[in-house]
This record gives sequence, C-alpha cells and structure tokens, in this order.
Amino acid sequence: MASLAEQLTPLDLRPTDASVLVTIQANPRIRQSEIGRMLDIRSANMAPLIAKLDQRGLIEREQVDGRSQCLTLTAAGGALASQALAVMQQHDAEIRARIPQETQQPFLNALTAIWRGASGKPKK
Amino acid sequence: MASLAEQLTPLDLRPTDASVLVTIQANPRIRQSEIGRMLDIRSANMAPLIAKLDQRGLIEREQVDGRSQCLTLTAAGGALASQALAVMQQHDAEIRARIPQETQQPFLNALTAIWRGASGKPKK
DNA sequence: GTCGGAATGCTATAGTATATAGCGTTATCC
DNA sequence: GGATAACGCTATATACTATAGCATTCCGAC
Repeated sequence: MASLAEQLTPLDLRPTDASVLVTIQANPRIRQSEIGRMLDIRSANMAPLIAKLDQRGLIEREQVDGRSQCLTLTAAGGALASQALAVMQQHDAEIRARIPQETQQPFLNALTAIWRGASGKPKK
Repeated sequence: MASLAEQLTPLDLRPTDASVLVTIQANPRIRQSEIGRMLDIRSANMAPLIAKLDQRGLIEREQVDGRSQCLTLTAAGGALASQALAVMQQHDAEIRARIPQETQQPFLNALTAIWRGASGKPKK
C-alpha cells in the first residue's frame, strides 16, 4: 500500500481516492452509499472524500432523490481515473512479478480465502 | 492485523507491544535500538512504547554503556510474553487454516518475496 | 589525545487512516 | 400516517507512523 500510494502521488491521489474514482468510472451514476458498501468506507469518511473530489472538479453530483445522490465522472475525472487505473494495474503487475508465475493464481486464491474469513466481516 | 489486535486486547497489548515483548524474550539483554532494527520501529516511536512497558513493570532497563541500554523481561513480562506468543501462534494457525495445506508453503514464499521486493526497504 | 561523525535514546509534532456519536432529512413499509 | 431505516454530513476521537531536532556518548582517524 505504501508503494502504491507513492506511485499515485504524481496524480495527487491516495489509494482510497483512486479506488473511488475507478469505481465511479466503472459504475456511472452510482450512489455514494453504494461505493461505501463496495469499498468498505463509512459514510462519515466518504463525505469529506467525495467533497474533495468534487471540489477538484473530478466528479459531478446529481440528486437522485431527496436523500441520496449519484456520482459521475467529469471529463477531467475520467482522464484521471484512467491514469489511476493504469498505475494500479502496473503496481499489481510489479507485485505479481515478484512471485513465480505458476503460484500467482493459488496465491490470489489464498488471499481471498483469508480475506473472506476475516473476523467480523464476512465478505460476499 | 485487526483481528490479531482484537485477540490481544485481553492482554492489554497491541500487536507492536506483543512483538517487542516476544523479541525481548527471545533475546534477553537486547539493546533497544536493535529491536527497532529488527521490527522496523523508529527510535522516536520506540521510546514511548518502551517507557510504557517499563511503567507496567514488564521489562527492566539496564544501562550497558553511556548511551545505550539493554532490556530484559521481568517475571510478569515473561509470563505476558508467553501468553502473547501463544495468541499470535494461534492467530497464525487460524489464518493458515483458511488455505489448503499444500499451498501454505508457496503462499509464505510468495509473501516473503513480495516483502523483500518492497519499495525503499530491501529486507535481509 | 582530540576531534568529527555516527549511534542512541528521547521529545514534540505532523500527517494519515479510520472509528464513533450524533444530527437533519427523506424514503419506505406496515 | 407514523415508526423505522437509509442517506449524507459534521465533529471528534483513536491509532499508527513519520519527520525534525536535541543532548549525550562512543569510536575511529589523524
């Protein structure tokens, strides 16, 4: 995570910001609460995060009903999201390059197995 | 790490405290700076950590030369370190139990390979 | 010997990430 | 129509780690 954060600094994004942007890009008009559920970010932490992205002109808010709003990337946001995705994919590749090709899939399986079994939060 | 922290709360230890205690137990009269090097804890963060353990009567400081001191566990510290070690080993076992037995060794190898390749800090 | 640089332990502080508590509003379900 | 839950939000708390800087002490080169 530290190295990913480092590689994202040129974009002035932290890993959380980047994943939120990419999530919006993959799901236009997604509701803010839904992002929080997907990425396990509490609404209390989501609020200032989204506000900052909005302030930077990366996303656009649209009131979908009285209480919830949905988010879409602006042109600038889309460009940045694509760059962020590229950085993350390259980072992924760098990590994977450190382990033998034939162990990569078992390794990922092991990670998800561990993650799904994590204490309070059964995933999926 | 979150689940380990949770399992350590009955001992009133955080993961860092526990690993420091266990390290001292395995290396009596170890110097404080050496612990920092082994566990990658900066001296600035080590100081209050050690002070707290000392205050709880878990460790004993001994001046070994004018600037450095070495640490040893008290009886209470030894008992607590053993308990902490047991908790950590059990936690380890729980994690490993989530992945197939035959992938455990490759999994550990992959983890250490990734860790050794980490950005600024080549290990060992 | 002594002098410069490195090591050691330490304080204070800053930054980052995440958690909890609680509020006002709005939708939903019986 | 009224209780309940969902949503976005503010304020605050906690935890962990990093940086800057300081005083003291050791050590090796000269």
